[in-house]
Amino acid sequence: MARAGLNAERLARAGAELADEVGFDQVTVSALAKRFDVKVASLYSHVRNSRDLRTRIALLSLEEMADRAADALAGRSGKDALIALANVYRDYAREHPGRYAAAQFRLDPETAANSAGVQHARMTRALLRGYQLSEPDETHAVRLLGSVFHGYVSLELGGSFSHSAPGTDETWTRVLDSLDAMLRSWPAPAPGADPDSGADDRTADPDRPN
Amino acid sequence: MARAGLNAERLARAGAELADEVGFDQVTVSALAKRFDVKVASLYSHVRNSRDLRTRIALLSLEEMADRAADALAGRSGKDALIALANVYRDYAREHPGRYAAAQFRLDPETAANSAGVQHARMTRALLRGYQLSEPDETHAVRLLGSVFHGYVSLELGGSFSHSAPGTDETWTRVLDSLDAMLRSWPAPAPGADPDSGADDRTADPDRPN
DNA sequence: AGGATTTGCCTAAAGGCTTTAGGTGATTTC
DNA sequence: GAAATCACCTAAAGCCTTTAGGCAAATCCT
Repeated sequence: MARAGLNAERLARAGAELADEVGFDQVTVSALAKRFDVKVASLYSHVRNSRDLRTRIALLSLEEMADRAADALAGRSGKDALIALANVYRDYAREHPGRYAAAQFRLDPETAANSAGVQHARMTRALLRGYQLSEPDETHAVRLLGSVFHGYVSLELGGSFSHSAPGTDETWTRVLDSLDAMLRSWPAPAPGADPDSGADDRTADPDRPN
Repeated sequence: MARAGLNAERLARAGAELADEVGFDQVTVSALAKRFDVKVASLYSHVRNSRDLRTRIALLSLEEMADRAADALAGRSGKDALIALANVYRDYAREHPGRYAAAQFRLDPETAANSAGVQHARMTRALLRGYQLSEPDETHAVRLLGSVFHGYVSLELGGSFSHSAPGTDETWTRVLDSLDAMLRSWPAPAPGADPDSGADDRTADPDRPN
């Protein structure tokens, strides 16, 4: 019997393709085995279990997105950088909906800490340096950007914005305009807010999650 | 044999509880049957299939959230209303993570059109009336708010913001401040943007999705 | 080269979830 | 109270996951 030449890497890659075709939650060890024309049990030599497979697909997707993000940010700053980064996520999700869904897969903390997920946070922080926020405002802004990017992309992908005018491209442009304006004139904390709430962040670890 | 008194309504309710306990994607016809101490096949008299069950849980959750939203908006306007509505989603997600996940379940278009989902869009639009945007800007803003609410809540729920200072409550407050400021000074379209892209919205149907 | 080891894929089997078909007794209806 | 309906059950088939154990191909050693 000729061997199929499987390994965890190839399985993850094929799993990612499968996810884009049938949806991440339809990615199954069985389906993947069929795709390689191999018996199901064979995959279990390369992948611990179904969750392990999904995790690898998630990590792969996070890395791909991080690579794209790094490319997009290179040589750009300010609003240009904001738009470029935002489009990385939106375009990735539209080109690879299954992978994008995979990237949302809840990893256990240790795996997450070693994933490309931390790069994403770092790059968002780098982008924000162009807006000259100081801590803890930069952290707030990282979270805001993450929320808008993820929220917009997943709602758009889920079809929540379809069948209604105006087109989503226009909204996207306007949303990014607004974000840029917001960041340029980042509001002071509302009067009455506790100025010392949260930890002192001036010596914060730049590698920490968003 | 005594009867358990099942019906679709009770199953959906119990399914929602189960979702909050074990996660929406662990909600299974089997698990639900165990919970009622009844054989699995019995549930199929009340619910068409697994997807039908999930759909009912999703609809239930959307309704519960819509009810809370309506209560929260009553008698409020402007920033107060914005904060109240935003907190409805965040609080609901924290109290009922499984239901919140259920509310994200992709419904088929017809079901979605008859769900409480349209109320959510309508309420957001109502809230925005306080900011005096005109179409198509109001639609852009509906989408922006949806994105931020959903994005923030799901990232926070997914743990993306944990293990890092400052606390998420503070970020949330600052994000809402920013949104309010943004809406009050909604920027004009960027120069060069096509002023006529998208349909003419001045006569748009107020019931349309976001 | 040729034997030993490792590696890659297979068969077999058990357990779980989904879904359909058909049965039986409890409940409702007239 | 008999008929019809309803609520739950048993049985069974299909698909997915996961583990155990086997055989042959590839690789490693002398």
